[in-house]
Amino acid sequence: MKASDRAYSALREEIVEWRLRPGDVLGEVEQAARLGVSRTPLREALARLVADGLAVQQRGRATVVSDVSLDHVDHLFELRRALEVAAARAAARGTQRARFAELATEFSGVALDGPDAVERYYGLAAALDEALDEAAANPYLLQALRALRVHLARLRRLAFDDPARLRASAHEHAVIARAVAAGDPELAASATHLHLHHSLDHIKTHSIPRKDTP
Amino acid sequence: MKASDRAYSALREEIVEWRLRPGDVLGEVEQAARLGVSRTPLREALARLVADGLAVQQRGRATVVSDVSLDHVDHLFELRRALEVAAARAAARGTQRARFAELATEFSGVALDGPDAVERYYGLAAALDEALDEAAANPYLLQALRALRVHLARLRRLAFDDPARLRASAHEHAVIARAVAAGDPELAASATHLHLHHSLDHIKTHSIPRKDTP
DNA sequence: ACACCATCTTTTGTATACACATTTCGCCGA
DNA sequence: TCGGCGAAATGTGTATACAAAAGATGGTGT
Repeated sequence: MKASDRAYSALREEIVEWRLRPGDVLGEVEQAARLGVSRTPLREALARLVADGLAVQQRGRATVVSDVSLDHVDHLFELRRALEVAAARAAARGTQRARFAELATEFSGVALDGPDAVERYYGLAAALDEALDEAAANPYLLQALRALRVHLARLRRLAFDDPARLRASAHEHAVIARAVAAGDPELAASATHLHLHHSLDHIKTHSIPRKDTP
Repeated sequence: MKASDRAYSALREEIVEWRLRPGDVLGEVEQAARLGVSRTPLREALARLVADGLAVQQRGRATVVSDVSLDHVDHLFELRRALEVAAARAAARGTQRARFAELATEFSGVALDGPDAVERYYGLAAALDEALDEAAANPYLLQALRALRVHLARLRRLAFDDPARLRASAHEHAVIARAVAAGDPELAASATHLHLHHSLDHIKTHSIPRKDTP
């Protein structure tokens, strides 16, 4: 693997996992030394992070990890609604019915009270996202969704998942999957809209209000 | 201005204006020499182009100008509908009513039969886009829109604008602006939806079918 | 004659050295 | 003591040199 790719992956993961926090400066020499690469591939990695919106380049100075907080959740979900509703609509027009019927069954049957319930849930949710991406078959939409998901992954750390919400969410996902399986675009769109509405509502009601950026 | 920025702007403009066509190879040494910069800033420019989707990196080999054609117009407009409808909705919830009333008047009154009618139209359309961006006030949505618009600008070369369509389009824009000015989100969304539907229909009906990539 | 392998060429990936801008710290003066 | 000015230091922007990998080419063996 290329050194620039390793640097990009490492930094990206650290930012998403909040090991690098908003406002942290990404000095070129410092990070290059820390990650064991030269400045040249590191600069390439930084440029990609800036393009992703995970970092911003301050005028003349260093690049810093971009700001993100619960204050951004409304804006993020506005975009998320637009993109995921469009994806659901497109997927429902597709021809992958069987796949979504299968996913609906999985979502209905999954047990969400074990020790690794959260991981199981997110695994299934990711599988549905992937299936929707594939069924929508729109590279431009996909690129926008990918860019969005990085920011959502960053926000996940600030949300609080209780078992009740996980169960409700799994049910909503099953409804979406069934609507897509039925080939009903508007039903799939509405189900996605509803899911995101509930998801946003839960985040804003149950999220951790403490300042996480000292 | 930085050398990497100059290289990026130059290449981007050449790609959008079809001086560099889909499939053209962007060799590092060749382009660096042509643009009068070193390979280092040029590589940064190429990375940004790849992030924009204007170029793709072939495995192990060179980076080439990305493919785009009328075959992509359905996918592009699917994303465009999602984003612009969301932007119109958000803008209508904003507080910039007066600005949009003004724009609506301009769209209604503009003369679209002079020699530079096309430029006047696109100037006004860009002004509306800008106003919508500002009123929507959503940086995440804005970033997605910017990424989309590059591809739309590339496609513009393949479309054919006749005066009749320009007049109809100006009228549709006026309707959108008035809906936003009235603070009616769903009306603004529907007006945008309708405009994009007509726009896509016109493109698919009147566009140049000849192969433009020899 | 065709296929396969070795080598040579071309192009990309990485490191380092140098130039320039910006910032910051210290000093002098008011 | 505070403000402004200057110089040193730190850090980014660019160029070039070197290394590695992928392709092309030509030769040889079957």
